[in-house]
Amino acid sequence: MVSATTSPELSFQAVADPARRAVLDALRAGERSVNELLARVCEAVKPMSQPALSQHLRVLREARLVEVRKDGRRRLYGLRAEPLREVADWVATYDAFWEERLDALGGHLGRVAKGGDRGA
Amino acid sequence: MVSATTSPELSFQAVADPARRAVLDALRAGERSVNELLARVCEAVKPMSQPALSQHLRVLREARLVEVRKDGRRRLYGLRAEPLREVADWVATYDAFWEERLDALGGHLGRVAKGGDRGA
DNA sequence: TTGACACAGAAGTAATTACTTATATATTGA
DNA sequence: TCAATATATAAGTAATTACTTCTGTGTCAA
Repeated sequence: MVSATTSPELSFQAVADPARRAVLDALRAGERSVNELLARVCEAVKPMSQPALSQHLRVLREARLVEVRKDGRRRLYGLRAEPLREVADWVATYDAFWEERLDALGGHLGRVAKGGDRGA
Repeated sequence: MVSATTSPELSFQAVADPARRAVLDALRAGERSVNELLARVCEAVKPMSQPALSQHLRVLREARLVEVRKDGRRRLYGLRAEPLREVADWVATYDAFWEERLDALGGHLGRVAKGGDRGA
């Protein structure tokens, strides 16, 4: 089969942008047209033009994180999360490091105990 | 205490670069000096100058993904993986979508059967 | 002291990215 | 057919990023 060897680079690069993450987040609920996605991104991330979104969608397409099908004069985008597995696999190798470390570093170890770092 | 609210943006941005991921990967084995990291990155990713690496290290520092301590005339970098949890948490929300094969693009894709439609 | 080492930072540049406006293409509906 | 809608693509620009070389600072070793 085709499989098109999605390089992990493309995935990491694709999800580095908040607008593109917002698109993926929106698609978790199901297919969406470009206009729907535009409204969502403009509200949730920042205002941008339709072509700007179209270019983000192209990046997502090239990373094989979305797929399109035509529906009348609209294009419905759907989520294809599989390439995210590479990202997930990579971060998963750090699971073991989430809790400790940094006592050895002498600095500020006041926060780790309970996870009070989450801010935002 | 400020606690510096590590924005998820910084984490996603930091791990988007293969050289910076290589640094983190190297640090999983323990602290490393800048020269050691430089050798590793040059071999594993691509050749670059020492200041180039220092700038990557600054990005990682600002994302709170590494910490430094002085050891003689060297600086030892150590891993601080906690901010990666935000990345991990985000990708984890896609676990349920990894299996879904939407090769039936002409038919019914998306429409995740379990989540239904959650609108905006 | 001096000199080599180990690094960070500055300044400049090249490459890349994220937008913009304008336009082209397909589709629907009158 | 024509106009409106929905979207992609083109072309240009601004903003950001990733490098480079050069320099400054602290540390060790003699």
